[in-house]
Amino acid sequence: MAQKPATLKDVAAYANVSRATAARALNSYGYVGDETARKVHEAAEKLGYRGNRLAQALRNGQLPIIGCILGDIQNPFFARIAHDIEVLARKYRYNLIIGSSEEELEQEVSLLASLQSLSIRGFIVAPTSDENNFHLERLIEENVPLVLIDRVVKGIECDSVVVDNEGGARKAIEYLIAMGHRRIGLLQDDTRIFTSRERLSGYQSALTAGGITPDDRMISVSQSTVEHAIDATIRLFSQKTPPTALFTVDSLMTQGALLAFRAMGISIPHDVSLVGFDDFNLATFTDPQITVVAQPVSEIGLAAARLLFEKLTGQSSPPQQIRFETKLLIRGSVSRRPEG
Amino acid sequence: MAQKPATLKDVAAYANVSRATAARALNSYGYVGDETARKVHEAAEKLGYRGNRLAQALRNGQLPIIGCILGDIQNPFFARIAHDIEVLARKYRYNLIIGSSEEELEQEVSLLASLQSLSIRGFIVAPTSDENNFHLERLIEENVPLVLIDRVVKGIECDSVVVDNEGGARKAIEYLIAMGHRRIGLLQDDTRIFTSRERLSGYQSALTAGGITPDDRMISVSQSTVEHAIDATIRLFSQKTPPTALFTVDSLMTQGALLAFRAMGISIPHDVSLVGFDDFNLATFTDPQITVVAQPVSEIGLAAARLLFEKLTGQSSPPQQIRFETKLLIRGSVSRRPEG
DNA sequence: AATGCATGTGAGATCGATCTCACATGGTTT
DNA sequence: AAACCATGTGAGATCGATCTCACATGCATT
Repeated sequence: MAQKPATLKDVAAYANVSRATAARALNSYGYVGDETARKVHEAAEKLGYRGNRLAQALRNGQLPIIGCILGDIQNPFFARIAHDIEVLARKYRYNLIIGSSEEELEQEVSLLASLQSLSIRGFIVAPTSDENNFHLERLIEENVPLVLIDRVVKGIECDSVVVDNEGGARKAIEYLIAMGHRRIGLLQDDTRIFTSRERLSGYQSALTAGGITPDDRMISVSQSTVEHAIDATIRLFSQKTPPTALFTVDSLMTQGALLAFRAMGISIPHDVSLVGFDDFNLATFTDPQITVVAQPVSEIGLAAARLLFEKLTGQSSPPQQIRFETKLLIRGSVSRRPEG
Repeated sequence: MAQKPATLKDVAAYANVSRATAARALNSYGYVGDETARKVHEAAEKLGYRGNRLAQALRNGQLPIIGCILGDIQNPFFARIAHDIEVLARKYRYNLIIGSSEEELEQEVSLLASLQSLSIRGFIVAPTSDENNFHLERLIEENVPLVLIDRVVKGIECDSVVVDNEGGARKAIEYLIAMGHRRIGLLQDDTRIFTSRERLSGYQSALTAGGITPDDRMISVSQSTVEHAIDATIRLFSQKTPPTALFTVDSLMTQGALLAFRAMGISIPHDVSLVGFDDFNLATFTDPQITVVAQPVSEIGLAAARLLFEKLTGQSSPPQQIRFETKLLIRGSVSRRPEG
């Protein structure tokens, strides 16, 4: 039958000392006699005592768990980050709670509230929205360690880890322009999302710098799923004068575009050139392989977790904003456009 | 400054009642006067009261969190499952803690212990090892709801959700035999792992049934990562008389094999035929598309979560073993082998 | 002899929510 | 009038770990 796990009281009783003394012996603080300490440890061993982390947390006001609110764990980008955070957390004897906001502000807020009522102090969040971030503001006010990841939010002063989205997008577009393209399409998701906005802005500034006037007909918007991206790509390439090149803002949309092109009988890079943001393992399996703007994924989660644990272990440095560079990985999905 | 969140005591004081009455009003049990109840709710509202879930859990002995111990969240198979569980958990106002065992028994054990000391009751585990599962036995003895996923373990009587690995493997091999192949390679991971063992057994029984004697030189073992699978594939195909077809036991190994073949200049399906276990989005992006044994991934996590919540909500039905069928998706990576 | 101090130990309070129990009311039944 | 009950409320215990405080010792100072 289910015998309850041993409590400190049990250990104390077994060792014939008070709870206070048992606690002192096990946590080694204050004065404890050698012999007493031995007895207590023996008793703890014998009874298989493991402290109740819940009671400890209630007492000292925080639970050694990291709350991690991401867009979606199924996105390999976030899965990788979650994995890296978990590995580091384990070193600090923290656990990891993962929640998906599914890009809904409301869900992000309620998830956060629910975690806060668990006395969790320490969050890594990929914020959905750029506005109405009262929940994040409150965290800051209450001095709860918070690291924003992948996206920053105006008005929130805290640690963050993002990549140079604008620069990455600019590199991609400059490359396409250099290869002779002028009608360059953009497949992006909701501009509510920070990364999408920044990548759009890089796209526009590179076009302008290249003497090309941005044209709304070259831009298609969809949710960030493969299915929605297929539709958006088809819409974009069903125009009378479709783009000769396409830039997609994340890997799911890149996959959608690939499928759409296949369905439409459009061949890469012969009929159209393609550059995607975010490298993904599929990109090197296709023929031709896909040229992408790569983010240092392995460093993002690690950096975020490091920042968080700095704060959690009491170092109160001013907020750090880490921004990683991106890299254009030229593979085979872009062809030179004959002039004219 | 960090003003502490309001406690029940604060609410009670604000409403001029005792803690007990406030609790009764907020949780609506026992007798409470209408007017009193109104006052309490008003006070709770005004102070932004949210129960401390930690204290609640300490009191009633369980925390509304599901512990989920998987091999690795980065494996899309597990990522999908984790996502599905989280969605269902949210409905029940549970959170989800994810831990990776990284296929180490020791890590699985310590993770579980750490979660148990959080008074978590309710686990979904993909057990690493077939033996020494004392930690799981203890859960059962203590009546802690437990659902095994992807793998079952002998001697542990509890709910489980797995797929028909042996049958799936058999289908794949039978298909290859029907296409005229006789030297059929197997790329598998550690036989400590349940799925690997079952798939091996399906491979062997199909061969035998087809009049082919299993040959150890046709089998290569590696860890389940793309990198290790590349090496293992190269080893397998560097023999004097290499296989004419290959069966890989999971999607990461299928990817490794693809990369190895490319590096070795081996073309699919001309030089070698390939069937993988577990469908993955990349499989339809390659040329040719990869023939796979597909598992109903979307149902696995859901079924597991459902079983778990049945137990958590007090229904004490006998342990259910759910086993899903697999499906051979014939695409283009297998060619008919000329007789002789 | 009186004081100081280092060393050990236990009783009880605390964290926040909840539950049991006892104690009030006022009204209804015998 | 006595007994009973439905209704409403508060005091205090409980969950388990930890911390403060008070109280012992015994030894070393003045």
